Amino acid sequence: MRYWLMKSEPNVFGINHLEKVGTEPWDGVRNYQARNFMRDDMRVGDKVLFYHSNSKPSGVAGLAKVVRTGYPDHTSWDPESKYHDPKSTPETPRWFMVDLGYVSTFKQVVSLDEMRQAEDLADMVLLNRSRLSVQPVDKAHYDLIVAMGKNKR
DNA sequence: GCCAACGTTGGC
DNA sequence: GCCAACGTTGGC
Repeated sequence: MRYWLMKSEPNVFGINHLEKVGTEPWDGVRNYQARNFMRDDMRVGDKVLFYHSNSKPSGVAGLAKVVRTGYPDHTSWDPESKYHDPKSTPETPRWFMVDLGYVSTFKQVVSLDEMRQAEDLADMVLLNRSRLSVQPVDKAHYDLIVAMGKNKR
């Protein structure tokens, strides 16, 4: 069992959208490190912190889980898609995605500011390499953030 | 909307 | 293989 943090802009696709649809293919990731995590390391049942970026406030908004392991991102070879990459083809796909399932929504977002103030979270990837949109999370960090989210109820 | 951080591209 | 130019992310 591994733990992850995945970012999304809530005005594009937030935790409420995920709740509504139940399951969502995580297409459009165009960063090699993020791709490698999805393609190689994610397993069905892995737990995911669902992070709202470009938001007020930005922070973890709820929980999700991996419901399908890595498979080629078909938007990458679709010329109509905004995620089109001419170097990716069905024969040699360059980009991969997983499917995410909805788990729960925090009563209030655990904000980036709160996480920065929590000493125990200081070495989270989020707080040190902030631009990575798919990143691994330690179990202890995951558990603490879930507790912070629950304490708001 | 600004802009710093940082990942990617491509000329050499 | 270096590194300048460029594009994107994401907090503010």
